[in-house]
Amino acid sequence: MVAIWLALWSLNGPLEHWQTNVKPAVKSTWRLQSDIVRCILRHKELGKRRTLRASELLYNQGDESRHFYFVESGLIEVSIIKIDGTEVVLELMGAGTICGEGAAFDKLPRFSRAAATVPSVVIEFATGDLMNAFREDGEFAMTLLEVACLKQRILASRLEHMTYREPASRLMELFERLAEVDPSSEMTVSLTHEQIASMTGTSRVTVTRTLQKLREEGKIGFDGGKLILRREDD
Amino acid sequence: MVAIWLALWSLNGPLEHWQTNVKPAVKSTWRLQSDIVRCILRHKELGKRRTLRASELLYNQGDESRHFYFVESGLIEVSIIKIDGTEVVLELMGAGTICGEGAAFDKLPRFSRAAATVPSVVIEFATGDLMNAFREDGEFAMTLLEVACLKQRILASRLEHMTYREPASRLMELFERLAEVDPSSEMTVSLTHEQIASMTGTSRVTVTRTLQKLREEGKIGFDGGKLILRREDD
DNA sequence: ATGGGGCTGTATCGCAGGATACGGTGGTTG
DNA sequence: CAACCACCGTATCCTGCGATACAGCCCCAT
Repeated sequence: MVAIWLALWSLNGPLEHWQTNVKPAVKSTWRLQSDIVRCILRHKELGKRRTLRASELLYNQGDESRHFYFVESGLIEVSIIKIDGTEVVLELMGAGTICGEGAAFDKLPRFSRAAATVPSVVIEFATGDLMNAFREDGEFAMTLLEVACLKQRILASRLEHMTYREPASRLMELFERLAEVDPSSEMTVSLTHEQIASMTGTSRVTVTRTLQKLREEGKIGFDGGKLILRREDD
Repeated sequence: MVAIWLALWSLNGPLEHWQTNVKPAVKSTWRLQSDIVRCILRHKELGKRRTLRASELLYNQGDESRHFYFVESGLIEVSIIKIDGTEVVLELMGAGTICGEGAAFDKLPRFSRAAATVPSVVIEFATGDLMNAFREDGEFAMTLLEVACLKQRILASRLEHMTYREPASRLMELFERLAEVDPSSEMTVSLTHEQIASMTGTSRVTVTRTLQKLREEGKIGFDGGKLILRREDD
């Protein structure tokens, strides 16, 4: 049994009082292990600190850039704008995560955009400055590889679950992934049905419908605004 | 206008004679730039060569392993077996590509399986042996990062297109990606409708139907067994 | 020569999810 | 306090995909 705080705006009833308190908290869909963070911070003097206002763009899809970012505080939404104008939310990167390394290292235009959703502080690294650091600290290269490969894993897993047509499977994948971000502590995630729809490739209406159905089937439960996953391996 | 050789078993007619000749050729959905390949081959004495029989398993989903592989010749199918038993084909990795680095570097169990579809030769590297090489040759670390990030890009792109519900968009994404593997030369890709279905998350019947429709709409064409993409940017 | 297996082509049926619309509720802004 | 906005809940309609079944074709093994 895993509990994740899903601050949905209103779940079959009026807003609970605490929800308005929770909203401004930082809610990320990602976290890195502390040893990875420590290894990266060992080299923070290679980068330079940047502060972002709410809704400020960090980088845009199509840009050419060799920069990547360590998020020190705040929340960065990474997404892809499709040709038809709709948005696919890839991740909400919170403090202690890395973003933008994909296009920085493969030297091709950005395949996603990143924008701060709340005032944020990031450390900007340039790939060209890393070669010396790699020579002195091979661990650093290993750590960056580890991060890149972790993202591969998440993307592959999401891809796998996208081949299921039933929205229920897609939503459960999202919730289980959120629960894995930090299974020990209770973290809060604030998503609208619209955002869930955009992350799972369904429609807003279907998210509402599916959440109802999942609750009726007992696969998820709501306690106040807290979403509870019921898993086989209890 | 881009042409890719898609050796479909039979396209509205009897098998063309040349198709039976083409079949044994190596048909991969991936290729790396030659400078990347050269950089990796500089360190090939770190790895050891392994030969695989047809349908031999290289690694299995769930395994714990710090090994990754450079494909010297042959063809490796990388796929995920879903809980319901169905298979999602991620890639067909041909000569000059890398596979298995995802789980090798992030130190978690394999999220995919890899099996040779034809007799193949791979070079097996262990991540633990790389630290020294990274110190001597920072470029090596950069190149591995580039490969890992390229895969991120492909996976993100596939994820993006999976959010489209129409099978037509999903198929076109696959074809365009295949065409990009090597736009200059004409490469052959041999896929059954079943495999296409498994790569795009639709059913076999729908693939057949959609191919018909795309041809009627003029978005693709067939010349013998060669599939021709008609793009806007002609 | 013959039968079996793998693949494509096609038809039918049922149903789930997208599109759309509208109402309700709470928060926000001035 | 009032008007507006963002979000959730729900109903209706309809398209289009999945499941299933079957036929035809080619290749290959025996």
